[in-house]
Amino acid sequence: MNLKELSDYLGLSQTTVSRALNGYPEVSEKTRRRVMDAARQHDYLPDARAKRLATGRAMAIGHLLPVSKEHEMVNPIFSDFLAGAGKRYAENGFDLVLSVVEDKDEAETYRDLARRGAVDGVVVHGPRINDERIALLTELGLPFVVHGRSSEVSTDYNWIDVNNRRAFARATAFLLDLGHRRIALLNGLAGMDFAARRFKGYQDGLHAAGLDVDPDIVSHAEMTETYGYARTNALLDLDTPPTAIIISSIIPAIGARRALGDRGLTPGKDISIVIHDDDLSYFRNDGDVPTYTATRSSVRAAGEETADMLLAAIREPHQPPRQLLLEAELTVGQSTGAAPAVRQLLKEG
Amino acid sequence: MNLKELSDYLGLSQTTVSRALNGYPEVSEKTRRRVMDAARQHDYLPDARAKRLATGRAMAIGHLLPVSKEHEMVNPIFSDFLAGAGKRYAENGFDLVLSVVEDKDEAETYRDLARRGAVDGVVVHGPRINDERIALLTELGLPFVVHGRSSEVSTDYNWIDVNNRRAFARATAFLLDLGHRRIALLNGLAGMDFAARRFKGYQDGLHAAGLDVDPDIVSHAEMTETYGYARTNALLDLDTPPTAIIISSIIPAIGARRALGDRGLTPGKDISIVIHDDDLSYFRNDGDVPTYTATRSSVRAAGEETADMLLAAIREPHQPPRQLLLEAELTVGQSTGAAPAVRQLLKEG
DNA sequence: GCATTTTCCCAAAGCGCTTTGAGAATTGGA
DNA sequence: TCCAATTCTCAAAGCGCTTTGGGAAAATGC
Repeated sequence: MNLKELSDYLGLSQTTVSRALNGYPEVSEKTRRRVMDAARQHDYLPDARAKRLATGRAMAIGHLLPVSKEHEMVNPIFSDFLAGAGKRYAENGFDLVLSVVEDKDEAETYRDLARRGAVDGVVVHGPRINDERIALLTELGLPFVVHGRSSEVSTDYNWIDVNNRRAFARATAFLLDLGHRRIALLNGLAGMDFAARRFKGYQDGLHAAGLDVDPDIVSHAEMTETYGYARTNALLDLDTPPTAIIISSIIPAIGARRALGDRGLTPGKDISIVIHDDDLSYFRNDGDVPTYTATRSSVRAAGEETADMLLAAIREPHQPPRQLLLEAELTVGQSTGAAPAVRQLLKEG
Repeated sequence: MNLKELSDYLGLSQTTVSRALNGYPEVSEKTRRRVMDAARQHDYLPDARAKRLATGRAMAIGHLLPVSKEHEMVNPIFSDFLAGAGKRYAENGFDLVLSVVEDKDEAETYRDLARRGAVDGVVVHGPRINDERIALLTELGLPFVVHGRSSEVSTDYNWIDVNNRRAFARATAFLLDLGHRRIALLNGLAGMDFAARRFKGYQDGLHAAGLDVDPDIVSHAEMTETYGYARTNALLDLDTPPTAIIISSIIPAIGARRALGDRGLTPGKDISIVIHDDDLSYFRNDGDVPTYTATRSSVRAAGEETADMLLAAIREPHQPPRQLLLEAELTVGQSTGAAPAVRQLLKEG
C-alpha cells in the first residue's frame, strides 16, 4: 500500500494524507484521526526512498569502521559505542549506516557519502593529532561530531571527549600516594589524540611529585591482549621493573594479568595495576570490589551523547559548535596496593 | 553537479549519460569515455536517494543489533562480524544499515525495514531454537541469511554456520584422551541454537566414551567475563570439581582464568581449559604456542561469507536457499594437559 | 542504389513522496 | 444577509535518477 492507494481509499488527496501523517496543522483533527487509523490498519509506512528524495534528507547518520589492512584490528569499544548512538538514532527516526573502509580510503568515503547524499551527518572515530578529517568534513559541509578531540586543529568543531588528561593524572597521583615511584604506562597507539592526552596526564602526575618520565617504561601500541602480555613481560624483565602499571584499556590489562600469572605474581600485591575502563558490556569491571582499580567512563553513554549532539547540529545548522567534556570516575579495585617499600615500612611499624 | 547539469555540459541527454555511466551497451565507447572523464573531472556521483527511488532497490543490507533492556549486553563478536560483512558490501556498492533495537521490537523493525524499502535484505544474528524471525522474514519476502541455524524450523532458508556439534564433540574427545573424566561445560545462553548444538556435541563426546552428562557441571548464560569468573569459582567449590572445562567463548575464559589465578591454579597443569575461539581481532589466541587450546573459527570470515551469500540471494531470488557449514579447527595451546590421574600414572612409570 | 539492419542517442514517463500556490467550504463579524 | 477571515482540501510541480519506446544516422546486404 502506497500513498496514492491510501488516499484513493480514503477519498482524500495525497497532499492531505501526507500532511495528516506528518503532523501539519493544515488538516482537521477529525481527518487526521481518520487518516492515521487507516494507515495503521493497512500497515502503511511511507517509502523511505521516496521520502528521502522528496525531502532531500537522508535521515541517516554515517559511521566509518576503519579496518587497516595490516593489523586487521577492529576497535573493541566500537560495538558498545554504536549501541549507545544507534539507540538515539532509532528514537529519532534516523538510520545508522556503517561503512567498513580501509584506512587509506577514509577521506574518499566521506566525500562519497556527502556527494551521494547517503547521510545527513557523520561521527568521526579515533581522532589523531591534527586530524585532517576535520578540515575535510568542514569543507564538505557535512555535519559531524568527533568522538574525542584533535590537538593542533585550530578551527572550532563539535566534539565529545573524556577528560583523559585529568583521568590519567589522577591515576598517577593515586599510585604515587600508595608509594609507587616507578610507574609504567601502557598506552594506546602513538599518534592517537587520546593517547597523547593520557601521556600528558601521566606526565602531569609525575611532575607534580617531582618525578620525570622514564621513556623505557612508556609504550604505545594498538590495545590488544597480546600487546598487554608482551609488554608486561618486557617490563618485568627490566633490571628495575616498575612496581605499578597504568594500562589504557581493559583488553591489554587481560594480557598483563596473564603475564603476571605466568610468573606467579598477584595484581594488587606484587604489582599494582590501574586501567582505563570503557565499561564494555561484555567486560564489566564490577562486583563487590571491582577487579581493577580504574578510571571509568562509559563508551556507550558517550555514544548516546554523541548522537544527541549530532542530531542537534543537523537540526540547527547555524548554532555554534558544541563541545562536551566528560569526567572519568576513579574507582578503587583489587588491582592496587601499597608499593613494596611502603609495605615494608608499614610492617616494621 | 547533478545528472542534468552534467548532460547539459556534455551536450547529451540524461539518458545517454546515465547509460554511459552504468555500463549499458547502447552507447558508443567514444561517448562513454567522454562521459566518464567528465564525471570524474566534475566529481559527479549519482544521488543515492534518487537512484534508490528510480531503481526500487535500496542498495543496502540491514543488520539488527539487539540490545536487551535487562542485560544491556552487546555481543562482542558483533563488530568483527560486521567488519567482515561490511567489507563485502562496500566492494559491491551496498551500504550497511545497522538498527539498534530492543529485543521485543525486533519483529516490528524487520517489518518496518521491509515496508519502508530501507534495505534489500537482512542478516539474522543469534538464532534461537525454533526462531520465529525466519517465518516472519519468509512471509515478508525480504531476503535474509541466518548466521547460525535454527533447529525445529522446517522450512528451507539461507544459513551459514559453524559445525558446533562436531567442534564440541572433538573438544570433549580431546580432553577424554588426556584422561579427563569430569569435564564441565560453560555454555552460552540457553535457548540459543548454537548453545544447544554445542551441548549436543559435548554429550556426543561423553557418550562415545560411555560417560553421561552431569547437569551440575553444565551451565548456560550470556558470555561475559563475569559469568566465566563466577561459574568457575562455583565449579571449583564443588566436592568433586571438574578437572577440565570447555568454555563457549574467549570472554568468559578470561574470567575463568581470573578465578584460577585467585586460587593459585595454573591452566593446563591444575585444570584444563578448551575454549571456542571466534578469532576476535583484538583478542588473538596466538603466539608460538597459543594461550588456549581451542576450536577456532573466524567470525570475521563468517561475516564475509554471509555477505556473499546474501548478495547472491538478492541477485538471484529464484535460486534455492543456500547453506554453508564451516568446520572449526582444533588447535592445541597451553591450557590443556593430562588429567591428574594420568599424570600420576605417567610419573609412576 | 535502395532497403534493411544495426548503432547511437533522445524525449518523456515514471519511481512515491513533499510542498507550493490556490480554491472551495466554513465560520465570524457587522 | 453579505463580506472577509479562517479552515480545510486539492492539483500539480518538483526531488534526481532510470528506463521505455522510438527515431535519426550510419553501416550492411543485395
